Amino acid sequence: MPKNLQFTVLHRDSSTKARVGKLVTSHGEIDTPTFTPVGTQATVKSLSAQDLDEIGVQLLFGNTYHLHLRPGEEVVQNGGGLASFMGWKKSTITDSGGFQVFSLGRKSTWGTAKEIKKDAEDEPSLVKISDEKVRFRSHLDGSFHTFTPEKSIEIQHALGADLILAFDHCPPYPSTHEEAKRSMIRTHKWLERCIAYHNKHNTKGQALLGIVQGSVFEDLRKESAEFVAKQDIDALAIGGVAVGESKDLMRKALLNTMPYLPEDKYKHLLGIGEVDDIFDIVAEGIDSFDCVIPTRFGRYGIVFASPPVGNIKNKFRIDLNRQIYAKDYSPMTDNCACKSCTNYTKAYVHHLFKANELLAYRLASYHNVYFLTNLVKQIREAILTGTFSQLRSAWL
RNA sequence: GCUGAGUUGGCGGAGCGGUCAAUCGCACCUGACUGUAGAUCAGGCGACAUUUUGUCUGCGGGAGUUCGAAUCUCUCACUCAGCA
Repeated sequence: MPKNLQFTVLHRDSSTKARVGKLVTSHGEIDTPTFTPVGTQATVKSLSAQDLDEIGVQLLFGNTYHLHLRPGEEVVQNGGGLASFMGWKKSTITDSGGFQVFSLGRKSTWGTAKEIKKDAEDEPSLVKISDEKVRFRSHLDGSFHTFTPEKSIEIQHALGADLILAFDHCPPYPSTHEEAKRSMIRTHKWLERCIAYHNKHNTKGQALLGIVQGSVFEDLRKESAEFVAKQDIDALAIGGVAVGESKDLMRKALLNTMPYLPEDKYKHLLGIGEVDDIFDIVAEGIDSFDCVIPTRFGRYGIVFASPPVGNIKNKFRIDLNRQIYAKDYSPMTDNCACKSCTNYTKAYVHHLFKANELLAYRLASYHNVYFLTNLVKQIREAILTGTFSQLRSAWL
């Protein structure tokens, strides 16, 4: 029974579970499905809040872990809360810090899943997790800190985002069934504590989202979904995907989760943002999703483009660093209406990347965020006009 | 013209008798990246051969010394600096 936010499904696709809806927060309306760029440190890297507004972004994602360490939630709170602090007038959502427990706990946060697991075994995690709390060291200065579910919610209350996430334990991939089950049960217990604390101290009308875990295991996904579904929370989030497993396993995990969640509630999928994945998750009824990809790729010189471009493996993006773009005076993406594409050429942005000019990151990130925002807008329109499946097959 | 310094792979620049196909940057090519310790990371980068590996050609040109030279000697060419 939603209390702190209003979510209405306006239209459902006839052939998939895709749907168009409207989420209303105290900061305005959000058309769903929606893509929410990640602004970890109260900034979507290289872009201003005005850029994002201009692009049409309606929801921004911030991070409890980072903002707690720097500048501290008090600074953000005294600045009027996360949105106001960063000059953003629309809605915000904050991550709980739970994901960092997973991602900061090991030497390698990239590489193959096997390599990451090996590193984790070679060097015991600097993060110590117990059922009660998580003790970790700051990546900034090595100082010790402790998070509990209550602490995470307390910080998120101070940050003041419209939507906040329960403190969860995201197991690495691969994990054994036993490990995944343990982290799932821990996540469930933490959720109950988050709810208890939130209901007692929620003075700003923030909405709490519970998170489903369970790794890639069918029975655990179902169990977790059913557990989270019956909680007294405003909306739901699905976690533990896109952590190194194959796309196929990611899709299966989603398929093993969605049927057990209340149909009418708002559902956010954590950490997804590649073009093919977006079509797949929207088709399963996901209402919003966040991803660092547009801005990370933007800094690496990789820009999204409509097929046919790139190679078979990466047909939705090109690498502007490549020499072949040095004299290519066409826009990054044909027919893209974003400011980067209507004003600049590949050759120019290629040059900026080669020269390590700051504008490069900005132009590419702007385009990438626009590209996904616009893609999701097209998807919404297609769902409304009953052409979602056609749009999907046209892209994939 | 004299004196001195120098000429190394696309560029810069190490090496100064064997362990050198030659450190390292840059450039170039590949790959990775999905709730951001990421303007990042990993690999390749003389030619040929199927990889481990092997063969060949190589450190301005030529000639020597030596078991062995990018490294020493002579010579030629060119570049730079100072003096005329």
